[in-house]
Amino acid sequence: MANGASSSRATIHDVAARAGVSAATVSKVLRGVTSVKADNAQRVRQAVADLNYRVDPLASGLRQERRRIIGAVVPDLESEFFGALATALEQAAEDAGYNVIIASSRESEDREADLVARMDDWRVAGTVLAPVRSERGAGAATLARLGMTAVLVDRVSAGGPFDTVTADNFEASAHVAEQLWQAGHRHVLLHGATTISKSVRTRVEGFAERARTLEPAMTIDTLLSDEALDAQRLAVRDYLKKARSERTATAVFSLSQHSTLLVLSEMRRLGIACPQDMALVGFDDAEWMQTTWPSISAVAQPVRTIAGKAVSALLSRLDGGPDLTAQHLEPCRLIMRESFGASGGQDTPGDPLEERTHPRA
Amino acid sequence: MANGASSSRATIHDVAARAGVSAATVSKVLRGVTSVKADNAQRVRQAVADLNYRVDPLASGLRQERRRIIGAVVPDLESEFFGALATALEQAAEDAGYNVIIASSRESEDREADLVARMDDWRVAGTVLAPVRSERGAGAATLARLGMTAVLVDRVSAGGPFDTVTADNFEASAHVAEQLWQAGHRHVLLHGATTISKSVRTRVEGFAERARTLEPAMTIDTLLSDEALDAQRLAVRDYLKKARSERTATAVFSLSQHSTLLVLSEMRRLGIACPQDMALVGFDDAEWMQTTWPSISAVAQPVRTIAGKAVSALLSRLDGGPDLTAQHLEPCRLIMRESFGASGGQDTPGDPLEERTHPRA
DNA sequence: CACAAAAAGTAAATCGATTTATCGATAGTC
DNA sequence: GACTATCGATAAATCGATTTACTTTTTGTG
Repeated sequence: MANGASSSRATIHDVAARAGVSAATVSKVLRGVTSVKADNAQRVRQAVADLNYRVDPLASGLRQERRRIIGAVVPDLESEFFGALATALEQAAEDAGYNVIIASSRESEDREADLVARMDDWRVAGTVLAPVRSERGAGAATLARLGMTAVLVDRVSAGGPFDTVTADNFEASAHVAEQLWQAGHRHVLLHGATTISKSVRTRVEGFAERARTLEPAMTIDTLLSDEALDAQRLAVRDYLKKARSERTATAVFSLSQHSTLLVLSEMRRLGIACPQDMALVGFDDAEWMQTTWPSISAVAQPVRTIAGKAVSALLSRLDGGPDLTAQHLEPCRLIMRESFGASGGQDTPGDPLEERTHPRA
Repeated sequence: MANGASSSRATIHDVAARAGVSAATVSKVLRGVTSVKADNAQRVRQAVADLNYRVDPLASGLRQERRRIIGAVVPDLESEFFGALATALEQAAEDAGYNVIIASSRESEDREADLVARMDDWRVAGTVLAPVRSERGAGAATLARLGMTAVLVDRVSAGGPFDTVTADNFEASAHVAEQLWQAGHRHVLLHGATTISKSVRTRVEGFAERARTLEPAMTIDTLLSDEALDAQRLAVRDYLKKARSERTATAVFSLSQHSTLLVLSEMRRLGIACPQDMALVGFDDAEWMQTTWPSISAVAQPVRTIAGKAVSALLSRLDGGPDLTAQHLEPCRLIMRESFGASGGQDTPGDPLEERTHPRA
């Protein structure tokens, strides 16, 4: 009980000594190799328990060919989407017996490339990269240059040398176009708070392409910019003002959560009634969107599925799976809420908000 | 240029050979030890550049007394607050030359204890723990049992064996009480969506204690529960209905972001006008709260400051700083918005987003 | 110039595991 | 009983750095 060396941690040799075997045997038992006699294995397990021994992952990894670590690089950790993605990745990887190192590139491509290189320093078995820009960004280039095993998620499209997993931005946006059209909208603003993200660009394309097939035609304005927030606010405000006075656009499709937030607050500031004067649909759902007035219609991405497929793609690649890159497109779900107008709003049951006059009208 | 061993990474010996010195000298140069002749140091740096050499953190850490790793354990990564906290911790630690391992306990105390033990396996230099419950939870117990160096943040109060850094929940809540009283509210509901969090309990106390000093007196109802969401919704709904018909409570102080979300949506469902029928103040600010109708008044916590102090407390402790534990209480800021009623709302109209930390160049 | 002291450099030990090469014991075959 | 597989166990090499202990070189002083 009172073991002398209580100050520092037990090593594999301490366990070996206590069990009366060699360190190599202990290692075998710990990793489940069968060629150990039953009673020896038992004594080893007992010693492990007695000494409260746990493997040092650094020492273990140093010698091992493939370290049981998976690196995850995401553009930020403050948004619901990537937070959930990181959580789901962690869970999936741990279920497979891997440790996860999470890092945030903070929307910087330089930092992204740096982090990828750092993952390589750790000699991770594989990396899941959610790039700032796309499959052609700095992080992906570094992955390729260093010959790393990786899966790209979220802001990517098919075609690169890596497996990819992403929501089907194109189809989801096309669906939004259709729905808006059916609700009678013939002039729509597409707003994005960044031009750099591949996802945003794909969303524009998906919407535009489907719109082109509709008859009577739909007019699309796009407002994409990488300017500072204040400048973007002004641009949106100007657009909305003009749209109201000239009776042009009747709906906005905001292409990211940030964009939704921005458009919504500008609509409020101008006293534009939603959805009466202007409908709103956002890409990327968030919990709070149920509680705003009006509640916001949004495209929900299957985060857990994306994370799960990313990890399993990575693992099968690590297990020497087929060498052809696979591209996964996961379907999204359009959640209809009040901001959609028309048939929207069935998501908020029994709610008597109609009697309310609109704020700051 | 065409070095034979281009397939696998360069080691410190490769660098040494190329620079014509020993590995020990290379190590010295890399870690900035001065006792190296200028031209030798130069040749080493050249070789490092030529071979694209980068230190293997595993090998490096194995031998070092204190590994340059800091562990961070947070209750979840999906909320804005902890996402921002994790980001800020990462940044602060990296500035000090430490790697960070982030892990989410997913609001489970068992997992928290497990993660703490895993951090110890990694022999991290120190750990920042944002506990699920409090400074007396399973994670803190494990930290103590393993004799780890750690700082506790967020859901803690003073008194344990660890340094702590937390928002001044007590004072901030007391301030809310005062403000509500001054706005004429004499009957307030305190709602919390969990009872386990130390922060929530402190917020109740702070509010209640200050309320006791006010004249004429304020009536406080508290609705705290760990039940499932649906049950909580029902409870809130019942309370609000009754409050409306019996004209009792005129304001709600929601004690966490989840709670704010829940109360807000129930108020909407019942068609309760906010702030006319019922004012609302929430603890913990979020970006979306500016865009709701009404926009939500909330207590904003100084996340970056908390993270910064946590890391520097940890580092000074690692550098053998004073052995008496320090308790940091960081002041919060009450952001007045429309939901407060009375003098509230001056925050919203012509007001650009607050100094939020979104790296968008 | 000789000698001590300081500076610079290196071989080898070390960290804690895994993996390899080898050895001894047991079992199986004729 | 002799010889060969097979099985189980282990000593030693290994991973890639840091650190120690020691040697060599340089510098400073009278």
